[in-house]
Amino acid sequence: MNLKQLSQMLGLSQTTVSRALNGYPEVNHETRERVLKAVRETGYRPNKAAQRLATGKAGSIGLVMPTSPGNSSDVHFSEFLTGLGEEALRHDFHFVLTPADPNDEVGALRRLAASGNVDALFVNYMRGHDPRLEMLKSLSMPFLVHGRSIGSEPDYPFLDIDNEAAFYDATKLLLQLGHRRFALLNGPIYFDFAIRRKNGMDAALAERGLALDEACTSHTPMTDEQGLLAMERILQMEKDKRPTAVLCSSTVLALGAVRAINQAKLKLGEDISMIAHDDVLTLLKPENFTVPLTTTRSSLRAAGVRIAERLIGEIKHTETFPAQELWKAELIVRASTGVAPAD
Amino acid sequence: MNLKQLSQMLGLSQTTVSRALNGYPEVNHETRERVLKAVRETGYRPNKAAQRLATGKAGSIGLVMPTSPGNSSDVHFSEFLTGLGEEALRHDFHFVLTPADPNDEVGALRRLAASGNVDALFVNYMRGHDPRLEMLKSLSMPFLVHGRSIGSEPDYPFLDIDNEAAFYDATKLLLQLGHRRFALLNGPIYFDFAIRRKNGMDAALAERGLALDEACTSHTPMTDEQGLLAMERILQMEKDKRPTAVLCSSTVLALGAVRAINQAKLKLGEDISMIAHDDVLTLLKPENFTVPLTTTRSSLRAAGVRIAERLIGEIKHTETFPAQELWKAELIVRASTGVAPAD
DNA sequence: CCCATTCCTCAAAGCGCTTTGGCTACCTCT
DNA sequence: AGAGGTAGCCAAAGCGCTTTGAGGAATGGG
Repeated sequence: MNLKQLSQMLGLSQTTVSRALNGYPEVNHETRERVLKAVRETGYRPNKAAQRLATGKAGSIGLVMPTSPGNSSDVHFSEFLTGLGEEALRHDFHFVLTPADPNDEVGALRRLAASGNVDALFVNYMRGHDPRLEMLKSLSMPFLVHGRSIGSEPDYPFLDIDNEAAFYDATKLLLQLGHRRFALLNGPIYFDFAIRRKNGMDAALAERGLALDEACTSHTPMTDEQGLLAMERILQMEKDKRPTAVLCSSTVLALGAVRAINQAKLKLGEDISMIAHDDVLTLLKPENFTVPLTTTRSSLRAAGVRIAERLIGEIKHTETFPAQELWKAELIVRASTGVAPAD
Repeated sequence: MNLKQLSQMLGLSQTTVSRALNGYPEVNHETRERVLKAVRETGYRPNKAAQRLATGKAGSIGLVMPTSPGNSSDVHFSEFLTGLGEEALRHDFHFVLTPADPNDEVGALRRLAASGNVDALFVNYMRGHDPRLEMLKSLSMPFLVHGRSIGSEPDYPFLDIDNEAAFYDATKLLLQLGHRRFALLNGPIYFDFAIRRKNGMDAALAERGLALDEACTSHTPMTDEQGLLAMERILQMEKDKRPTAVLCSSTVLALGAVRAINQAKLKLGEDISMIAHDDVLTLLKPENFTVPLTTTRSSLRAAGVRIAERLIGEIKHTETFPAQELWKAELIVRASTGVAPAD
């Protein structure tokens, strides 16, 4: 069933039917009703490809899914995706997911844009000096960045959380509790968020004349396995050199780290304090840890919702949003942080 | 830059350029080279919408992403998606993701199919008597099911693992180790895999004249939180009534369950044995548990790869595959299973 | 009563691609 | 030399929709 058949059935022209369907004002109310009724009865659905060809609008937003045989699926990514989906659902939008080798994200992005399959692009997993920014700016297509790219002019639309502030505040709290030796389990250092979190931590330490020991810093993919390994390594240090406070860039890393701490027969919140960044993963709630985790919290899913909202609004030209948003993370204190142990 | 411009530039007809691009034989080798060179230089990319309109092929496969404000993002889903993506990447395919309220998956599927945006459909999270099957069969579009639907005629193409056998074997092992009181932490009972796993377990128990106690069975979403709660509840039973062997439908459930066991000061693999089904989640490796977990293993990601392979092959009409595949899960014994404790 | 106005409807021109069905050379064979 | 092939190219007809520009039928004003 296509427009032509439908309009013949109704004894109307394609124009009128099309207008009736798309809410144009110059259609008689009665006629419109008749059309809508026929649509319901026949189950007619406009062909999207034709619609897109005619309008240039695709009704979908494109994103690149970083994937390759060696690459891990990421809980953080899917949490975020859920948020995007939630909002897209309300507007009858969908996503076009292009899987791409992480080494060819620029190319994947370009292909996606050129394919005519999408109206807007979205990127995340930003890196310092991210080459995708130039490419996006050169494209005449709306886009939105989740995160930022340190080292690049911040003249692009983004949504990010204030990573510096989050880790600055967390470090400050631990300093106030008397901690002087710190460790950081961070994500890969080429990611912007990892850089900023470290910066925030460094800044707070520097205020007290302290600095992060290289041996107590790890930059790894954010899996529990890496958390376990990194923490085990750190715990092998002599007791009086060993950090008493640990910051984790993800509750997933914390999961492994806590296991290492348990295995070393240390008590979380007493012998060693920990603050992790909580993306509010459905899978992993910091309050469910045996010793509930103190966290800096900011929902990835909420970010997804907001990003979809902005992108869709832009495509439909219905709303204008602030180009750049910086969300504050909340510092939520639970039992994993305590006063520094006496030496 | 479109076909018309490109062909004018080359002094050729659109037909010839199109044919040159799509590998038709009736184009002079020299001419084809000339065209390809021009394409490289101009960066021409055919408009997908037009291509689709003309051919009816979209170069993408559709899937419904179950999502709603209350619904959790699922690690299992994203692990699977990674596999799909991995394979799709090799064929320059992409996915169209339609987020859908779980209560309206049939509708979402229909819309997706009718949208003309996809060449093939894929569904998972199968339920008993799944209503989507009828809908899929009525559509004249290739589709593939991950899982099966108990209660429906198995006359549709699927890829599934042998859930009955997996849990039958696991139960059998525990019986051989002397266990007589069992618990099951399962996924929601409306899911086909959950039904089958329970059936497999029931069958093994029945052979010994045993039956699963209702009080020791839980059907919940597969999160660590639910695992924790369910296990806590079970551990409150009197010691001589309490199960000594637990089967979990996911390592994620096991994660919570193990925490409950630890909190109860019980020793995994001694006081209580556990076997979990392992989807080979990157996040959660059973060998990394403090007490490594005995598992029935089958990679979700591998399933994703295979499904993409079949679907794409079908769209391209290049290969034919067996319509139905049933994979065996491996039973891998680690430290979480031990001889039943003396009463 | 005629012209302007408003309301509704329509025919037709794209959108950028693929594909059908020719058409022209140029060979090859008998 | 003429019939029959074949290689290489092209014009034009769609694919199903939106949108432009125009026209017919009511309505109202002078």
